[in-house]
Amino acid sequence: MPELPDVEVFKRYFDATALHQSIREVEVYPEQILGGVTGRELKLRLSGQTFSATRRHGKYLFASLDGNECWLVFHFGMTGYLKYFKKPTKKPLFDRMLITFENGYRLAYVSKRKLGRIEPAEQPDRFIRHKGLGPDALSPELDAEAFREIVASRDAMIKSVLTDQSAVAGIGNIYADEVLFQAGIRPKKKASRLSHELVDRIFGRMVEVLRIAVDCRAEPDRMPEHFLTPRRDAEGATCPVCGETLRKTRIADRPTRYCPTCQS
DNA sequence: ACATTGACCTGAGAGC
DNA sequence: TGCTCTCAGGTCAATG
Repeated sequence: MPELPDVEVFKRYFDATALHQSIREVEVYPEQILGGVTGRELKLRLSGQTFSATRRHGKYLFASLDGNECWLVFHFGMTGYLKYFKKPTKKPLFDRMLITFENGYRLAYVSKRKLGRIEPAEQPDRFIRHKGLGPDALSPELDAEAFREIVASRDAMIKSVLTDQSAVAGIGNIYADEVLFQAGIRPKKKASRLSHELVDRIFGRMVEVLRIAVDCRAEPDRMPEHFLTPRRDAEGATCPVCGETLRKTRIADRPTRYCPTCQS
């Protein structure tokens, strides 16, 4: 699930729930979802503290800890999300970390497949550099020109470039397909062979698709009629624009959907 | 530099 | 019902 729009929604959820609340208790199970700390250490670092601010870069969510020169970094893997609740009956399945606040509410980090990680970091910028992440796909510093340079320097298939976090951070399998569908370009097209004009079009659609997805709370059912995402998984799915049956293929071993007539 | 593959993980859903 | 197989929105490392 979690690509840039999903993580942006998680950030807003976190801001609306967990921010500025005193932390009473932290439980982690199993500890393999942690990076660079033990559950005991994390508990010591968080207890009595409050989260004071959040940041997002690509698919990563950062939460700063007040009074402690430290941030907590959340990555959600393929199946991660956050859930804030009070009643024990509302506790989600597959919660891996549970933070209990003084007000009695809890924030669960849920991850069915345990492919995500939670780890401490000194500074988001250093973490981003260390991970080798490219600019966030929605950051103002990524303009059309910067995007053009990134794409022109890549010899790979355009879909692979879009999903490469070191090129642009935040796009995963679903939104790469959506962006290329909206831009009318085949996912296997070589990035470096795209014209200036087409690269600009991809950039414009990328920003548009991601903004719309955030506005839709990253829920496919809320997305516009002309989006591919809500129908990509249906058997025999058709193009929302021309009605042609969508093609299925695999790129970098990820399921890929495109319309053979709208995407040339 | 790039594509490919397997590993990391485990549940859901399909097929038998 | 229960077993087995395949698939899934992510990342990383090794290989060709």
